[in-house]
Amino acid sequence: MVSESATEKHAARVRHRATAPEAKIERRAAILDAAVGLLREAPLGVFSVDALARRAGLAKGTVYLYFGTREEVLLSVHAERAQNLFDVLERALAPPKADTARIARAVVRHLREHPEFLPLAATCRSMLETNISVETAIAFKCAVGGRLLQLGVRVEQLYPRLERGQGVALLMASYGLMLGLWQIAEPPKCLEEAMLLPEMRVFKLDFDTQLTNALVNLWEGATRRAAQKARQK
Amino acid sequence: MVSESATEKHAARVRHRATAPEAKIERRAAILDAAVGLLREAPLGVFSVDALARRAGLAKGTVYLYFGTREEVLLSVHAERAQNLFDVLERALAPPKADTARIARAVVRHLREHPEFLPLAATCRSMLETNISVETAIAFKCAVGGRLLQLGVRVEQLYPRLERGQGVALLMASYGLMLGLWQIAEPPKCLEEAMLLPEMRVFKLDFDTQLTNALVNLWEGATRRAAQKARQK
DNA sequence: TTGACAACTGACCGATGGTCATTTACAGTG
DNA sequence: CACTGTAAATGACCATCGGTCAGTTGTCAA
Repeated sequence: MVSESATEKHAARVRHRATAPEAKIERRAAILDAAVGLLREAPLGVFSVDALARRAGLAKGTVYLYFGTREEVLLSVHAERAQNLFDVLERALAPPKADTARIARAVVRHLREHPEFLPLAATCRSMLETNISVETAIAFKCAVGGRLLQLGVRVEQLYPRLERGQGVALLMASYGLMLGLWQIAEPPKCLEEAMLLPEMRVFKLDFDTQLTNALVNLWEGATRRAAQKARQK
Repeated sequence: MVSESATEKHAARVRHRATAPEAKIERRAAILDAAVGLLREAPLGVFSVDALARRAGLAKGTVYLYFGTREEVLLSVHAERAQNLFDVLERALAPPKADTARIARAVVRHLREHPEFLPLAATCRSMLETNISVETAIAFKCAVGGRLLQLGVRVEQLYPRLERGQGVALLMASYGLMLGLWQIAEPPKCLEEAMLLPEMRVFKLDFDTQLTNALVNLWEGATRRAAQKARQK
């Protein structure tokens, strides 16, 4: 039901057409898989629809039977990964004990296992305003927003000193922190050897520990300030 | 020594050539000005070199006499704005009293006055790895890095409980927070009316107060944890 | 076996980043 | 002021890439 025997860099032409609905779903998934593969071995800037199609063993036009635009492919990958991350967060927020460092570590581990996520997340906003139908963009934002709300409640249960609404705010700030810190701290591939220069030593830091620390600081500060305000009342 | 009388949307053709070195510097600055103008009225995705050239009253080819690539223009604008932001931060860090909320407000005010900065900052990393010479990229990173180091020391002076190196770390995390939070919290123009939908209410928050809060939380958490660690020793 | 449907294809189009042979403003010289 | 060499400025041109669509062909039901 699927192509086979990749020749060197990309899969051979597909032999079978996706006629049944489930086969179409599979094909769509195969394109997304190819996209992930491509994203992992080259920067987003060189992600071309033609390369994607060839890697999936299809012609360029076929990709457009399953996705509206190049950006919709990327947004789909991103949406899936974002949901994965929320799953991880949900599990980490489950135990009755509030251990911020443990939560942060779970997130960091997940990011490491899915290196394609952060580059996509970083360009998500500009993707949403370029070449994505407004409906698709809204659907994406709603999905993320719903999940955030739900997790925000969990956070407030786990950290009872927080006021109503601060859970979501904290999650959004954390997401932002993760996104932004990566952009500064993780050097692009082309600059890797330049990182040996003495002037670049400021940026020679471990993203993982840096993020873990910052997250713990942020959450610590938030609960602390909430407690203070509660005491004043 | 300069063009004049813009016709409707863009400046008229230049009449005088930039022969003297200072005139060349002026012309380069004029191109950057045009770039800022363009960035303020349309999203980055539609920023074309041709539009930039026309707005500056030049032909496309002329832009390439002053900049190597489209991305170098954008990086130049970004670098200038980043230095501006560091200037603001330096002034805010000057007074002897450590008032985190005041510092955060100064940053937020600056961001509001220079709306072109955050979109550029958000795509900075992908610009550095696409279409920018490695030398230019290194020069940019070194400039930012040097300034960060210097300001990090200031932070540590102002918050004496911080350990050596934590000042820079805090600044980088703050920069990341600002960048990342904006990407989630500030909806693209094309989604503005969609923000009225009830499902989108999670994202209906004021970026300014959100960022101010998160920054204060982060800094509060960092100093608090540093103090704790010092006490344990 | 065959005919109709639709999945798939790839040549083609328009837009855009970037190049370079040509044009021409202008400073310097007499 | 006339003339000329230099180099700033130009815009036609090229290559690349996202996206389209008329035509091809695998698939399946009759």
